[in-house]
Amino acid sequence: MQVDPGALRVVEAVARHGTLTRAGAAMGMSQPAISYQLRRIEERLGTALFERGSGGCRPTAAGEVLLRALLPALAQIDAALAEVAALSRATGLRILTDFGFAGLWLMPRLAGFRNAHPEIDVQITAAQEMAMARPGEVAIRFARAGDLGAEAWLLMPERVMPVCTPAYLAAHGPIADPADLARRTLLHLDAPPEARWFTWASWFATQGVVRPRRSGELGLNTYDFVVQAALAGQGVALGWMPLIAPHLASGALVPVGPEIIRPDTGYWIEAPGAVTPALQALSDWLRREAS
Amino acid sequence: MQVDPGALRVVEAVARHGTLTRAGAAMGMSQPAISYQLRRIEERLGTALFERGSGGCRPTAAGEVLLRALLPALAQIDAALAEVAALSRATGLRILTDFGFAGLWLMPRLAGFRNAHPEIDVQITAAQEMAMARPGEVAIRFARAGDLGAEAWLLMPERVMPVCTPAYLAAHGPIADPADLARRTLLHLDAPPEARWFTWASWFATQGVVRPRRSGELGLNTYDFVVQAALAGQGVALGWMPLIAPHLASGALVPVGPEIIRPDTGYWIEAPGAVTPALQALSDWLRREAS
DNA sequence: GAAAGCCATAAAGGTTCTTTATGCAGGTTG
DNA sequence: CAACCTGCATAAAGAACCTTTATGGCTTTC
Repeated sequence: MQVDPGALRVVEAVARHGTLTRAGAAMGMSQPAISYQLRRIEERLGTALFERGSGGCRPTAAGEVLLRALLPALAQIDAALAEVAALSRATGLRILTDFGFAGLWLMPRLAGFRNAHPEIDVQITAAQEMAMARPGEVAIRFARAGDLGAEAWLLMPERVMPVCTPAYLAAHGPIADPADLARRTLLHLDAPPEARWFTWASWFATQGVVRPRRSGELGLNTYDFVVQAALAGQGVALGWMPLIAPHLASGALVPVGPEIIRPDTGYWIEAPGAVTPALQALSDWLRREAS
Repeated sequence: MQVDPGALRVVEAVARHGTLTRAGAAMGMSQPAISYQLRRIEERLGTALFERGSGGCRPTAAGEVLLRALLPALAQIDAALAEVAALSRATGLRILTDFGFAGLWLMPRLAGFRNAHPEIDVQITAAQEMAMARPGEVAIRFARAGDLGAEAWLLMPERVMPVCTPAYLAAHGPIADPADLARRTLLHLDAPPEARWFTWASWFATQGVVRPRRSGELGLNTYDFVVQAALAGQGVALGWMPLIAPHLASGALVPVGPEIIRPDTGYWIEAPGAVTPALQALSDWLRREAS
């Protein structure tokens, strides 16, 4: 049967500290736990590694043989683990997000983060469907509370309003109310069934209006394509804040209906693994930029 | 949080075999178990060690750093474990037993074992109360079935009969029956309450006779002292077979009552840990000597 | 003789780790 | 282009491991 080198840390600690009690204290374990682990190792090896008594423990001949190899080997492993951990801290982050968020919100702002943190390498991986993030990665995904792990946190809640260009209004007349809006040409963001964001249908439902998608209306599967179509005056789009905030600020797009806010749905952040300084810095920056 | 060097065997196996599936096969584990272990290590380190895909796994930069230290360190540990295991096989045995068994049965025979197995170092540790045997040790203790672990086995059942010297009989007359025996001077083996062997009281109980210990009767806490007192003609002793077999054979002691046999009580052998060649040889020899 | 320190073991409960089942992705073959 | 194969990922269930507290015994020291 294999001996687990992990449990051999117990052997090293007992040799170093001289008693099971002190070895346990050093390892954050109780004395019986150390005794149990040591007995298990000795059973697997078929020989005793320590002689025990009231004065503590002394290695047997077999114990000496093992310790001679174990001490340098564990030191080497620990040095490598420390180097990997340091590498992980210094190594940049990969941000996984959707195209819309990447193009409309993140990329325009990233220069600010990179200026503030030149030592952190950032990679952005935009995809239509994101894999689960792994250590060293941050996923920024549109989700609803409960969809993600307990450690995910909400970056920005969903705030959405219908928008179009002033030129569209000049050409087609102003939009008086949601019923009037329902008669206009809408631009659709195509999405897989599990997508959590508003659709036109669900947005109108909040206004008490039933408005299914008409044939011939433009559908696009990437949000910044939807925004480009709206900027080209091809119809009315749903505008997500703060993604379209710059276009509202410049007057290129204007709101033509009320803003709906859902506090439990929106862009959530998920970052498994240890909180590294790089991750902490990015998280702090994202919170400031989102508020 | 510490990374368990035991789990790092998974890292080494994945690097060596190139896929989680093959690493699992090599380690006798399923592929999801390997996947789970690897993910746990990566979470603790805060970085990915492998890039995975349908073509298998390739170490990341961090993975390379770790593997560079890990491979020699694990090789060193495994070599030491092999050496310890070899040592354990070659190393002798320590036999723990009581004084009576050691002096009357084991020591007189041990020359035979040592002649047959000169390469096995044997130590005998006789004590009144034995500690639990640990790996590399054999306990030969007087017990009843159920007192010990499931792997203990019965070396010799308890066989006991009253004995005295012929000179004692010449001086005090022959002993006709148990009732007559109850009137004679008895030699007692003092024992702690948990001792499993017969006492005079329990021996007489099997004969339907109530015979408590009289004041002034000799009590000794070591069995070969009891035998010595019997040989000196100081009274009648309980004789345990085969401990007193030589004295019966020589005529120095003669039976003066029936032999009682208890098949589930007697000298049991207990040897925790792996069965080494030395242990196997001793067990075989003990079985032969006892039959 | 009492107290302190040490080790050993049992019992209880929590955590880890294994399995099977299953799904998805990518590559290969027909 | 479809089917199949290989590989990885995850969930759920159950087994195994490992921790704790409680406790007892032994040795040493004061």
